Amino acid sequence: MALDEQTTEPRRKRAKIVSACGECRRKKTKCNGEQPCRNCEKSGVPCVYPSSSSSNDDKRNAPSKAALEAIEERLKTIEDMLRTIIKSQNVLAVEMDPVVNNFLNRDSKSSSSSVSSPPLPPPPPPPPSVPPLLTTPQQQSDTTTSPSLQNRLPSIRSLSSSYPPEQKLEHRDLPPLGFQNYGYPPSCKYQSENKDMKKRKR
Amino acid sequence: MALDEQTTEPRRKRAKIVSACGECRRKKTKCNGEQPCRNCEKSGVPCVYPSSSSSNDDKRNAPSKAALEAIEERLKTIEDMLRTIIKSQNVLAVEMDPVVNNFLNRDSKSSSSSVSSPPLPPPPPPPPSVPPLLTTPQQQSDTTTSPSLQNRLPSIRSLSSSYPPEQKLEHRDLPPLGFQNYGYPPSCKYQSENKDMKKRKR
DNA sequence: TCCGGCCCCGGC
DNA sequence: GCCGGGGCCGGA
Repeated sequence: MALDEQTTEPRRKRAKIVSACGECRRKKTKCNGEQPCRNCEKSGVPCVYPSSSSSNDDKRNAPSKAALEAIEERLKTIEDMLRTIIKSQNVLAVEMDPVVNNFLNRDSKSSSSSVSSPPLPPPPPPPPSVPPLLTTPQQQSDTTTSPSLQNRLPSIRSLSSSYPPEQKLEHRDLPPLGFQNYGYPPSCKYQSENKDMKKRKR
Repeated sequence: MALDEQTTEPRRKRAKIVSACGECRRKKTKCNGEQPCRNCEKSGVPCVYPSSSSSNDDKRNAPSKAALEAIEERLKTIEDMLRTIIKSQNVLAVEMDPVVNNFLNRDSKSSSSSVSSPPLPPPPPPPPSVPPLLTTPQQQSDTTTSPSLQNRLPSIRSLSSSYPPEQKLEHRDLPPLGFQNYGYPPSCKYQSENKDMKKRKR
């Protein structure tokens, strides 16, 4: 059943509520738009509406497509670089993780990251069997490891979160990659709580 | 100035349609919910409603979780590669940035990321630095851009869109050892900060 | 038409 | 209260 909408004449649009108050936005609760809005009133909080002062266009949350694509782009570039480096160095397969090994034989520039997913997603991708552009001299025992994640990155709606990403460190600060060794005893791990992934269908 | 809704009683809400038809969803237009809905009728298209059956979860936009996970997966692979490279080069620990060092002694396959924001926002908003390339997940929050009063979610807004992509390097032979210079484009700025820990440059 | 965003439902 | 995620406004 369709539901009603405008009770008034077509001239009257949506009446555009200026906006939900700060609290309601944060809590994503319905804001009735009055001064002390219903929620704030009950909660006994200030109830301040945005737009008045301060709050340089907040836009609070909006990474989306562009951001994701940018990230993906960077990832691909980095992956290419790494691939190149490793191969040019003839790192023995023995020394690397099968995951990495697998990575080397993978094509990097062939992901269609359409940010909007079509009604029907593609089937699971088979293991990569791309012709390596320059194989390593030795092919060690290769164990079936990574299921080869596809590159399809779904759009990102709110990529808001703390994330332990790679961060700062200018290229000039990269270790000289000389020829020595170092051993750092403790393994400093980090970690963040991962909340349960709940999936819901509306 | 709320919506033009409930002028009389709070009984009548905005009255959302049960579900917008496929076309309206795609175009994000208002769907009146009838069989050939208004839009489809005018456009002369089928107007099919997303039946509860069939139509694998639409999600049309983005399960950011999936996106993040995919990214994280790839980042981990990259980290593995980096670890492999650096170790095979036997770089002297002394010469390295502690961050990198830390990076090497970490277990690559055991990081968890939280898609939800942390309970407490970081304080210092330092200026943007240089293009990142190789760093270790620092566990702490770092993606901070706008202080914003009520905004607690950082989001990847910082790299929202405009920004020069890292140059695309093709499979070219690189110097056998060490990548002292990767010819990064002069620009590329964004990225966040670091709590300014012991960042050392040799 | 597209789509960034906004309001806000409703499960947890 | 939180927050995933849906409907859909309104500007381009």
